[in-house]
Amino acid sequence: MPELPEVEILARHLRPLLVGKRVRMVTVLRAKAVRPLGAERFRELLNGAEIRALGRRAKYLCFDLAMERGLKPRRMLGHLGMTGRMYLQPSGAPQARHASVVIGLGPEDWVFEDSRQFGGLTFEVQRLEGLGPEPLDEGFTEALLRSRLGESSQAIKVRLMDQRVLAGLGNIYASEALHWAGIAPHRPAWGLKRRELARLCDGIRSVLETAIRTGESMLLDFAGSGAGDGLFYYGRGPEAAETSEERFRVYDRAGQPCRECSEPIVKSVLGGRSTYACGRCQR
DNA sequence: CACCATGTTCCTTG
DNA sequence: CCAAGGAACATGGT
Repeated sequence: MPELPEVEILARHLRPLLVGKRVRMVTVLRAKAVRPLGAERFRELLNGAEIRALGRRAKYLCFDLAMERGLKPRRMLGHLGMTGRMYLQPSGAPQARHASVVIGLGPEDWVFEDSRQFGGLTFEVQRLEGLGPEPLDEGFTEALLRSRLGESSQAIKVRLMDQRVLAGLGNIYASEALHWAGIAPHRPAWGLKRRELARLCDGIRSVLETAIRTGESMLLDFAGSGAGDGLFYYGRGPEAAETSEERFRVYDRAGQPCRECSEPIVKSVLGGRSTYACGRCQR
């Protein structure tokens, strides 16, 4: 469940459940999830911590931890990779097959589950250092976007997905924002006019905000115990029946009609990733 | 069996 | 130095 909106929704969901709780037990089931520290060392650093705050930076969850006995506060980062999930369950409940780390909080367990194991928990806070600006911050303007893109000749979509350029966009929302803005994904970044950059800026904000609102409006099942269905929100109830075809403007809609002009959406590959666009609306 | 998948990092090639 | 492409990472869905 990984791009900025999904991580943001997860952070908002977990915040009231975790803040104020203390870590009583740490069980690492897959050492890979806590690299490079290793299970033993990771447990030492986390055990006894009280969760003071939970935030998000790019696609990272940021846990601010207060330690016992006058030890310095620590910050732990969580990244979901492609398939990471995080949720609470009653302690002693049956373990998910791909549970990577289980953190006992007393009456509940805080579970990090990740079938593909591309994600992880880390204390390497330097990972945040090179990240680009947050697109939902006040200061994210056409001028900032222009300066971040620089004189690069890379395809704009590839550039938007570079976390050092801009934080939080992934393969889905990069395609979505470009369609919103009417810009073809393969255009070299340096060739974009100011008008186009201003539209792109609005498009990025708009698709991210819409996705966050969608997540907020759904009843979510963060454990995803139900049928995983290619959505990044695991919903329950009547609202949850939407497919990606309805949720997205272009992503995963190859051959389907563009919502603006009915031209079929075209799939291509950029930077090794599937890319979706309307050849008529996006120039 | 084949191919695809929300992410990131590393390596090679041009 | 830069850009592009591929592979790797592990597993599951279609």
